[in-house]
Amino acid sequence: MNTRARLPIGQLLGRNLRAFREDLYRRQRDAGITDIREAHLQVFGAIDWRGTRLTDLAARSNMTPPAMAELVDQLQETGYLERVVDPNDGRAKLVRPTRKGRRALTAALRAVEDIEREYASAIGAERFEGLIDALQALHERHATDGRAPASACRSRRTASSRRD
Amino acid sequence: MNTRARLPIGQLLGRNLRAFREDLYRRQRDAGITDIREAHLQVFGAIDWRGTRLTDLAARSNMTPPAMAELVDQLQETGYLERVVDPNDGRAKLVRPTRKGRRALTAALRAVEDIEREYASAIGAERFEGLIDALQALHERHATDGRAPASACRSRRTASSRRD
DNA sequence: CTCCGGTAGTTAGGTTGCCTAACGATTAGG
DNA sequence: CCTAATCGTTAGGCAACCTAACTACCGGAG
Repeated sequence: MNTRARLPIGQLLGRNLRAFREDLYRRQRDAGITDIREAHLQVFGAIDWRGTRLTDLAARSNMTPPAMAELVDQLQETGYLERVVDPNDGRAKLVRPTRKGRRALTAALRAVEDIEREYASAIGAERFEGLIDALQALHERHATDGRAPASACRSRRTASSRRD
Repeated sequence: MNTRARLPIGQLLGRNLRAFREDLYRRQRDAGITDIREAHLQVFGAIDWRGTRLTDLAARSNMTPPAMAELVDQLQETGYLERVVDPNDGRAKLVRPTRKGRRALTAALRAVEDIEREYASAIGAERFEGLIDALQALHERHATDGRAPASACRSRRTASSRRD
């Protein structure tokens, strides 16, 4: 029914991203986590189990420190995160999930896995594998591309260490 | 250099979408079109050469009529679009690109094609083909999926007629 | 030790990109 | 011709970011 003349890549990325985000958010709600908004999920996607500095969270999520601080503030008020001073650096604070936060975190990770599995079974594991692979290759091309950084206006961020 | 432990699909979609949008926007600026913002590009992506109704524009771009109206207002003020009464329906107006708008439109379409070609040559035509294919399949699954509409909260929109 | 440039985080204030609710104008159907 | 639905607009609001400017702390050079 739906051979609707190939959509351009921008539309495809956009629609699939929106669908993914809504799906993930819905799963969190179904899991009883109702006091967060969609934007908070990206904090969960960037934070390490044992704590992460605010600037790192911001860099990993492609946003500015103040923007990330606001999200963290809210998650702190609702009891998902806490801030502790970094023992190695008095300026820095480690943003760390609380017990409640760790529960939400594992729920989120599991939900993402579920979704990916669902996608794989929907379009075939092989095709899904290729999709991830191509997206990753494209992304790395952007990151390492010397020609035209594409995000010259957004240069600052170059995520340093991934989560462990 | 960059074997950084596979990113989850949400990150991949998000980063690639951002990169694409920035790239497209940059190309428009390079082509001398400097009086529009990124959000306006999606109007160009939804409009038909000979005019489209506001509600259709909104539906195709997944937004509400007032939101789309604002974008159209701005593009009208800057001379890219005009509103004419729909001859077939006195309530409706056709949003139609002006001469200036048609120039911008073709520039945008060309830019998208360029970007897609660049992507294809970056990761290989075959892989790129598979990427588009998988994204489209995934998207259609969401659209036609009876199980869990994923966007129940955003139901209204069901793009009727695609552009010609 | 002390000064000093750089980095971590926060505060204050602004902009963009949407949304909902309510309304007037127009059309279509019984 | 009256009513219900639809097209567009107005008014008002809010989330999710941003930039600029500040304080607090680090780490190295003199």
